[in-house]
Amino acid sequence: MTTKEKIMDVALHMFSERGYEAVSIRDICGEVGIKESTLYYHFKNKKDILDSLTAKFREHINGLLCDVDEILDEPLTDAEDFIGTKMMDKYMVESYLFEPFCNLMIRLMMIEQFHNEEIRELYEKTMFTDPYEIQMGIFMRLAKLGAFSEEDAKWIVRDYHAYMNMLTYKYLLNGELTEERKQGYMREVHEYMQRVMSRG
Amino acid sequence: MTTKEKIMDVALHMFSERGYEAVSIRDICGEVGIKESTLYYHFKNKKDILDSLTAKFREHINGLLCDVDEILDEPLTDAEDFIGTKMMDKYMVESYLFEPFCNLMIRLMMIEQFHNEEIRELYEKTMFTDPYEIQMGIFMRLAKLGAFSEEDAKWIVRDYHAYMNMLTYKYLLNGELTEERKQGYMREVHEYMQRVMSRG
DNA sequence: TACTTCCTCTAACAATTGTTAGAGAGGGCT
DNA sequence: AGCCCTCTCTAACAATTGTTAGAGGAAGTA
Repeated sequence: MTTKEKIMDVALHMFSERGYEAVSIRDICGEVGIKESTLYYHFKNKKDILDSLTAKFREHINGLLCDVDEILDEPLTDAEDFIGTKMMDKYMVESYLFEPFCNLMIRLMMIEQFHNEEIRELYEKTMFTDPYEIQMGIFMRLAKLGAFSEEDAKWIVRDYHAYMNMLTYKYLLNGELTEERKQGYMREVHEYMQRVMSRG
Repeated sequence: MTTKEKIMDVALHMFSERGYEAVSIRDICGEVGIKESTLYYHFKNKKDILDSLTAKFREHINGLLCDVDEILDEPLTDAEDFIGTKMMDKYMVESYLFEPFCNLMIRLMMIEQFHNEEIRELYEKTMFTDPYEIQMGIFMRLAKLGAFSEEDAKWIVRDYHAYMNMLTYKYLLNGELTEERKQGYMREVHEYMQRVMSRG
């Protein structure tokens, strides 16, 4: 890992735990093992570190969105398998909510959304707007398979989306990122999904 | 309004918008129109201001909880009127979420939950644990009136709770506290409630 | 009048913050 | 050898932070 990468790594860990303002340049440098002026060789600002992190996150997200779009374009198949395995588990959980870098970025955004307009927008997009749109796409597919009417689907998506937010808050917010928590999260998601499918 | 009250008022407005750390003693004093040393006559610390605010909030909340408990002990009556009017509108909305002081305190807690353990607990209690318990009480009453089974009620409460959290986030988080927003919030709550009642 | 209590002021304090100028060390190129 | 580029260091800077000592004025009481 280069010095620059090390700085970003340490900064992300600290920012996501204490918040951007509460972490000083000296905190970061102390942990990395460099002097402050060295940091300023790699980044022009304190804010530049944060910007580099959000830029990296944006790239990661864009990659994920492309993958998801491809999957949603695949021909229709058995409903439950489609939702349960491919979409939620692989992408939403493995590659996003519980993927180490994204996980820390989400925590960071949760904190900084109140202090930083740009981050508020990014958080809104990546945690609300985008997932909602994807979930809408999924449930419309399910409606086409005859699980429920398209009109019902719209309400079901809203309920589902609200419930996922609650779970995300519950499992992501505080505490370490353990395999246990991930399993607990996935179990609750599946449980909810089953209830939805038997409701329509 | 005494100087002490003025300090708390200004501090709450500033804290709830920018966060505790981002507001300096000088910011508060400048707005109130006093010198820093005067503030330290009324409060021993910067943190003492925050503590006084949370103490005041705790008292307010305790009063509300007593009122709600009394209502939940009243004999059963027509379901829809009970829920729609008395409980949600009067207490949850008028005396809590959209009551000026509580509204700012909630915003403050939303921000500070990440920087302050005590506030995290208070936020968890007043926005999740307590409301969930109250909502459970309400839906159990509705179940007794025959709207749905007690087993179904447990799931319905979870869905309802998740949905309310989403609405609260949507309507409380950013922007001013206008009558319009309040009406919008109440409309969505009623809309959801009607859906629930026609679902069981 | 003299004394006390309540409240506010002036003026500073030490600590921490983000940031910078400038020097030096090491490696590769001519 | 001499030169340049990349990276790191020492050592400071100005600004802002929370906080305090001590003086002064106004009001009420003796």
